[in-house]
Amino acid sequence: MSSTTPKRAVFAQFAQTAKTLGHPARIEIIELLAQGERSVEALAERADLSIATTSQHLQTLKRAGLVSARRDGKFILYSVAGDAVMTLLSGLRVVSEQHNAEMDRIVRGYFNQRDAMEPVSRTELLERARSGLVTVLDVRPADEYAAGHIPGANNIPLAELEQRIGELGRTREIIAYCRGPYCVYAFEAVAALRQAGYEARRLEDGLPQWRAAGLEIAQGDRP
Amino acid sequence: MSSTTPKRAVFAQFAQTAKTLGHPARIEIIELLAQGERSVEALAERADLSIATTSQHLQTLKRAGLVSARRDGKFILYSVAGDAVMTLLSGLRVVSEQHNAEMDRIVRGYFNQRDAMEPVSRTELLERARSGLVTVLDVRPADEYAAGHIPGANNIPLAELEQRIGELGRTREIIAYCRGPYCVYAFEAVAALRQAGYEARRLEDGLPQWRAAGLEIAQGDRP
DNA sequence: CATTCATTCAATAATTCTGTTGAATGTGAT
DNA sequence: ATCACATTCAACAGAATTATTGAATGAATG
Repeated sequence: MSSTTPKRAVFAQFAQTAKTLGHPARIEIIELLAQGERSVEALAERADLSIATTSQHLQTLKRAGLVSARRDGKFILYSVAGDAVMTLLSGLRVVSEQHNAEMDRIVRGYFNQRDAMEPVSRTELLERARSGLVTVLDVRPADEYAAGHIPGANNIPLAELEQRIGELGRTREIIAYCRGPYCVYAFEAVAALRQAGYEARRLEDGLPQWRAAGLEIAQGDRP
Repeated sequence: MSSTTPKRAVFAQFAQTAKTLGHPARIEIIELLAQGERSVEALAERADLSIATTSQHLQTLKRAGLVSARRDGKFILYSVAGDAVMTLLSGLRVVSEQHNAEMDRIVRGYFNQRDAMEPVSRTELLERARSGLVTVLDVRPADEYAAGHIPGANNIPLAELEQRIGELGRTREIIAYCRGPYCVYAFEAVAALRQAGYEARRLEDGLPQWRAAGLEIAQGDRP
């Protein structure tokens, strides 16, 4: 009764899936795809990778069934293969957070303002936004903002924040958000805003979680 | 505003955690540890690895914060670092199942009796066991059985099943269980029992899930 | 039908991972 | 102290992964 062959095969499959997530670039690609489908070129630019490298990572991800692809004219648009993939990524995040002392060191070491880390929950944001107490700031690139954003949110991509910081009023607290809990744009925006003397925190989640919670989404390039 | 350094660092951490799960032996080790703490030697034997190799995998797992260790006399006992790790593993399983066509091929190809795959849920097992309609069979090694099992379950380790198959009555359906949904002992037991003319299915989950659901656990080497 | 362009493939060198071997560490027992 | 033993460490060869380069597909456009 050789139990070893199929047992090993099953474990090998799990390991293969895990291995596929075992490269920073592939994690970043999935995080980007969580926003919506993207072409190879678009992904390469955003993740700062060469086209060929990006394509190869996408092949790897596709082989493991983590992303799917469809052709649209000249482009091949990739997207996340299903919610289970995001759940898996979230599991990775939780474990990395909980167990990896290194993680704390990195995150805290970079933004050494302790309370800049205190996130605002979705419900808190909703309450305070309704009461007009806060300014909601979407720091993602303009096209992602246009594709869907939190109603009422202003958009200043992180890259432009330094120049355009004057557009923001100083009276209300600013709550920045991005793609997800570990999309660092929000972290960096909060750091920059605080440095400039603003009161700022980040939203605990990002737009994908907002969408997943069934909350309203606005579209277009204006709040 | 060099956003790349800390962003990359965070992704690198996630990737590191994923990479740690990217080896079949380490997955198997975690699956074994899900049963309870084990010494290096015990793990090496069960996973059919050399002591040194096992130790190194354990170091890797510990470095990533997936397992923890404590000394007990001469032995060092390892255990899973927390529930989040099992959640992550479960996420891996779901994704591998859903997206990996390979997985189906392996599992179905090996046990080509289609309905042998139909699992019994925990609630169904409870109902039918209370009514005395089924025999519950724990096919894990005797020591794991002694450490904790479903109340009323008989224990015949898979290795002894062929010789001891006569101990089982033919009148009632047999429901076999093991460590978890992908612990293959249960699969193999069902296959063997059916081949011998028994009516048999497997429990959907294993003992860790039973325990996690807060259900009663019996101890000792008797039902 | 030829051209353009997004994507993929193939081949390479650099790096990283794995398993084995044998020695080293540290604990409990004699 | 010395011994036995569980575990870890160190060093090595073999295997796998990665980014880069340049060529090859394959669909759309004129």
